[in-house]
Amino acid sequence: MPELPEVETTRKGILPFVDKQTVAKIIIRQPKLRWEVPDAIHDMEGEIIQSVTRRGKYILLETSKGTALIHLGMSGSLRVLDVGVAAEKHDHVDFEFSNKKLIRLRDPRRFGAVLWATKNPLKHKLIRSLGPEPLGDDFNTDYLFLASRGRKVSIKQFIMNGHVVVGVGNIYACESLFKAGISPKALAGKVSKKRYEKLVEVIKEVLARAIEQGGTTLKDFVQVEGNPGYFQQELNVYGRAGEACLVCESSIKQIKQGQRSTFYCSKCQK
DNA sequence: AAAGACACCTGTCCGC
DNA sequence: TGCGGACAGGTGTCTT
Repeated sequence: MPELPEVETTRKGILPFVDKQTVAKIIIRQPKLRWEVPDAIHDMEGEIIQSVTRRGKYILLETSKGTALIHLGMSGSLRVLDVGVAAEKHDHVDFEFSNKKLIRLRDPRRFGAVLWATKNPLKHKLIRSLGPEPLGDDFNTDYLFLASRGRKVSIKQFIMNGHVVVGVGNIYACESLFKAGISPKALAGKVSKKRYEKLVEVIKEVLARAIEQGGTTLKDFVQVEGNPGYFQQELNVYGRAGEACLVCESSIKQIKQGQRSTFYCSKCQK
């Protein structure tokens, strides 16, 4: 579900309701997410949220006692609601605030996570080895080209690897490769520097545009106040197997790479 | 270090 | 209508 644009949309959505607010209470209905929600998360209660940031697909809620790390997995979402609104199925964790708002994590598949870091969260095991932010300056042609040398995986799997660059999931990997005119099957180690230059450019464009559009709603992604994203209207290949390429009209193909579906145009992408 | 398979879990959709 | 199987926006872990 959420890739970087959806997570960033979520972060921006909760920000005005929780930043500088005091955590009143944390309710854990289902602790068994991808990892068990640690009891120590209750140390947040009574603390003020000092910042609401994002690293990769993790949302970080910082307090003076520690930082909550929230990951939405494949099916997770955060909603802003008023304290007292009844929880429904799959509503696993609530963060209640003294302003009577709450942030509710819903995650049917439970691949998401709520963790607690008492030290520098950027040094947390799951975060410290992540690749650069795709919209930052250290994600650039030189970096990506150098990182790709000697790599035998496909370019698509390469850019989806969070240790190479964070935030590029299945949708935006497919869309970026289409816009760059690169076959998803090309081997990462064989792609020219010139083509990496184009790829870096389009990844930044595609992600920035998707954030502007509030993310992609395929089925159940919603922004924190329940509205869908709109980027799905701009998808060129993802989910369009058998349909006509919007550029050349040949049929969009679907294959499996690393057990994930890949959509591409074999005429536009070489 | 790198690559590939597998794991986690629930809901939905499609074909019979 | 029911049932089995495939599939879904992610990513850590284990094995080669």
